Amino acid sequence: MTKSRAQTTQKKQQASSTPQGPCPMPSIARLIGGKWKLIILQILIFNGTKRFNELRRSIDGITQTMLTNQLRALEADGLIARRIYPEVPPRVEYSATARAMDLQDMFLAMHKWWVDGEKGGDNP
Amino acid sequence: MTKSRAQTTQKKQQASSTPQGPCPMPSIARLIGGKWKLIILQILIFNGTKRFNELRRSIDGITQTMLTNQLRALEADGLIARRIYPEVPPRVEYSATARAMDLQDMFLAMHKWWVDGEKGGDNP
DNA sequence: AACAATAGTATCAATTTTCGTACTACGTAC
DNA sequence: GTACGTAGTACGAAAATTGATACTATTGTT
Repeated sequence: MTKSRAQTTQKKQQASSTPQGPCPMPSIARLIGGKWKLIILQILIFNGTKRFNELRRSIDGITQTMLTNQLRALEADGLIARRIYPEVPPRVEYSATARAMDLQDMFLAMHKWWVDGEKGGDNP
Repeated sequence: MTKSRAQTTQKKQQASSTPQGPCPMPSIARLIGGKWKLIILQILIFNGTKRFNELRRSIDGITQTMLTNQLRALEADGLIARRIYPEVPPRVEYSATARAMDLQDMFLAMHKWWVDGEKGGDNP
């Protein structure tokens, strides 16, 4: 099924509640879950704006279909901005939005956790 | 397919490399990806040890099949400890391991990010 | 005897995610 | 004329994830 651009991928939230309101983990799982979203976001957040094939070459194993799908979903969720230059051949640039840039702490925490695990030999 | 207990779910890592070594994002995606793992881990990390049906009742929409599957996978990855008491009816307790407890910063960063998004009206 | 709780297992089905491959139009290089 | 790069589209297939449902043995309660 082809979704129109900018249509949210998120369904009505059914997360259990906490005193601070609905628990965000199911929503966050939908936003950054899947095989490729974390690495795409990490690249755009920490390495800046990239074009389609730069991303494709940076990510081992991803297909162009999947890259397109994931970029569209991330754009729909407001985490990526897509900028088209009216040129030939086509030039399209992808950037992390401000909202995505605010995920830096999460990525740093993940990375630190992994590195600590490497040192302790605890990583799966 | 039924996996034996404690057998890792992780396939050979194919992540692209960084100057600091292989990029951990694909591995982290496999560890905490999927629909239910984040919320299971969050509950066990922040609310302490739970039994099976306590978890089941805490999480809206999860089926017993999925809860069992996800607990097994998390245990296999060393993020959850499962303790069986030889009682009738059965008493099984699930806890976050030390390794999982080290994910608190990641969860706090995620939660803060979401709460900031709620305030700014930016959440999908 | 019936019901409930416990923590699942087993099996099949449904849904979602990911992949594979052929194709597109244009400009440039050879 | 052919090949390449660009950033995809289209469509069907495969794989993975998630769900639905019936069932299990034991104890305790009514």
